[in-house]
Amino acid sequence: MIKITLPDGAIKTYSKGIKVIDIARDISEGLARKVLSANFNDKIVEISTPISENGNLILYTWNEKEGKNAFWHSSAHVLAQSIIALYPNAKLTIGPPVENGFYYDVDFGKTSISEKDLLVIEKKFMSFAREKNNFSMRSISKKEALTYYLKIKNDYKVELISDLKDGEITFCDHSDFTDLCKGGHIPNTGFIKAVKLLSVAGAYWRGDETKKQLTRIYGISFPKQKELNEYLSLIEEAKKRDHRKLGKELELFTFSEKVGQGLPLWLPKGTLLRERLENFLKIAQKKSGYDQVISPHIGNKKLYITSGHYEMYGLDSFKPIETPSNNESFLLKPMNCPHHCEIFKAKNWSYKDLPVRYAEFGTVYRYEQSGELHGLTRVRGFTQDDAHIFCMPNQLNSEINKVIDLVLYVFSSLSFDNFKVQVSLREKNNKKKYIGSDYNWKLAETAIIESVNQKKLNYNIVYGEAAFYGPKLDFMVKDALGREWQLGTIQVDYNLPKRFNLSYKGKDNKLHCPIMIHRAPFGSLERFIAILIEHTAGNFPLWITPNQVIILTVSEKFENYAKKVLNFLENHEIRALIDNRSETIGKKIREAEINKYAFMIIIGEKEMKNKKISIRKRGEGDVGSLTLNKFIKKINDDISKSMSKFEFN
RNA sequence: GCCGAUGUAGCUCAGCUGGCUAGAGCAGCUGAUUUGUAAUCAGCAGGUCGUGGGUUCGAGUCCCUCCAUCGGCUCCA
Repeated sequence: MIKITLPDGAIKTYSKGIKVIDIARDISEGLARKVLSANFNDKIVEISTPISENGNLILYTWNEKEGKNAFWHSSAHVLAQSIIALYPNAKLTIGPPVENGFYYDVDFGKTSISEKDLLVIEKKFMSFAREKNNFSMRSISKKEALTYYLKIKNDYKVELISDLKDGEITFCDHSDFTDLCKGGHIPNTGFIKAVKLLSVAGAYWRGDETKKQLTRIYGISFPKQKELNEYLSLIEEAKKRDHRKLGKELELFTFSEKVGQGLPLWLPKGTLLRERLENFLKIAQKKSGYDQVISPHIGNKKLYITSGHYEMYGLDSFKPIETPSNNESFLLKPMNCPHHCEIFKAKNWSYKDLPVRYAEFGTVYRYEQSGELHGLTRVRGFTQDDAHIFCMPNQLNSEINKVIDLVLYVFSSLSFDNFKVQVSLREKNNKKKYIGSDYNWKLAETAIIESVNQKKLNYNIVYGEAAFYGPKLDFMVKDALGREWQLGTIQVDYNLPKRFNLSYKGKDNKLHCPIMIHRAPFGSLERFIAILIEHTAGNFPLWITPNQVIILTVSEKFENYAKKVLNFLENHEIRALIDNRSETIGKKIREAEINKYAFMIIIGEKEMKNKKISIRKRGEGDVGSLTLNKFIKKINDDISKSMSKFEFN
């Protein structure tokens, strides 16, 4: 007999060799029907796996991430089966589950797969799924596994197997299809009731640009057709919040082929929104002891040679600007830090002066690969809400903590509640991509991790994401379609101050090199606003929206009263305008709703007589009439409610 | 940069297998209307069909080049 501990702490006794599915059935018939995958003693096991020792068992259904993973992992097998059935010469590589669905990377040789082909594959997929074939795992020796794939000439699998240990290799069979696989399947293919192959994309073998590009087929599958339909309509809804679409509709920004790709043009309303964000941060930064500085948009090439940026990125940047004489080279400013270093150098510093905090809304230009450009989230010219803090070692911890507070303040002010904190460190085995000593890197990493722990932030560590001069603390936020973007960033840097020979006079009357913190709560105004648009669907918080109030006249006769109302609002610093066109009130309301004005004030005969205004709130309709004074009070209340809930000092 | 898709008026789109002067709605302009909580009516104007080549008696439609955009990959100071 064996003892099985369930997640609720219950311990059950079973005969040795009992299958996971039978344990599930023992708990309840309903669970047995729903269970997709399981975890036994921290290892993913199949439903059909016999259990022969004591241990902890967790059962997963579609409701758990692990259940979905098993479902989608199994779907990838069926996709592979379908591909081989239709393209016998295709070579399979890998096919994992992802956050929303699964993919399979395939070498189709000279055949090119386009989206039209997906429908055919999809049909094949469903016909295989309906066969309800069981997934079954079997162990295989390394030699046999290699022989199998050498015979069908699949170098990719051979490469994968070569890296595996003999004795730990397993194959998974279902129907007449076999794949190298470490397990974690649903019981049979019949659980898959609906599939949608979403897209084809190129993907490099093992994520390496220098290796062969494979064809990646993305798909998603569900246990019910209805859930697929719901998923697809969710995607459609999310597309309505796309900042590129809303940016155009709400007249916030635009792009021009003539100006150049990745170079956003800010329209008046977008500029208003952006300026309010800038002012908001300027005020917070002033409170926190930052000084604003300004630096030019180009800098001498020597500056970037000193900083190390030239060596790291010089070849992938916009080409240098040459002077007509003197043969001088200038680069478009790709970041502000070297300039701020030189500003720091402009005078001598005592330890009593530190920390020094220089802030700048600095516009920078980076040559991003054309395929990487994406609306406002990835552009070639953008403005960072940058600042550099020069401090002493004993100030580092409190300075990082203060910056974390500032980032949290900014995020909470705009209701960015759902963010991930990422500690971005060096790639473990490719240190050539970075400058500076291991010792300093260690100090910088420790400082960041100490602070996130003090601030009790949940974080995960990602290797290979550090800047070349130091580790980062990044704040990641998702867009409408679930793609993750880095917004806020805090970076600890022991290297640039050295390269720039920065110093301050210490208590000991000796010169010391300061530590530098790079930080940007928004990251860039462009990306931040893009995400803000997607989160709010263009219904910006009242304190920041360009469209607070629109005054709609029932007919042109009421223009004078409307002007008085406008004047009153403007005197109370409410952003408003009048729509006095000879259109019906219905049409004016419709347009105001589409343009996402927070409040509509309707003015006609009644209002003029009663010295009141009728209020309509976006998305809520008519909310009754008020005197002007009461309206001002209400809107000001709403504005302060829309501002931060986070205490900041 | 790479793989795949897309590109028709300011916007959203129609234009079948190549065949008369390329259509619609919205927006714009002009006029009428003076309106009560999500589209008043009429008229007008607006397009070298992304660009440059090619095939053809004939190209928005087929082929190639380039450009831009979209979904991914790689990259991201």
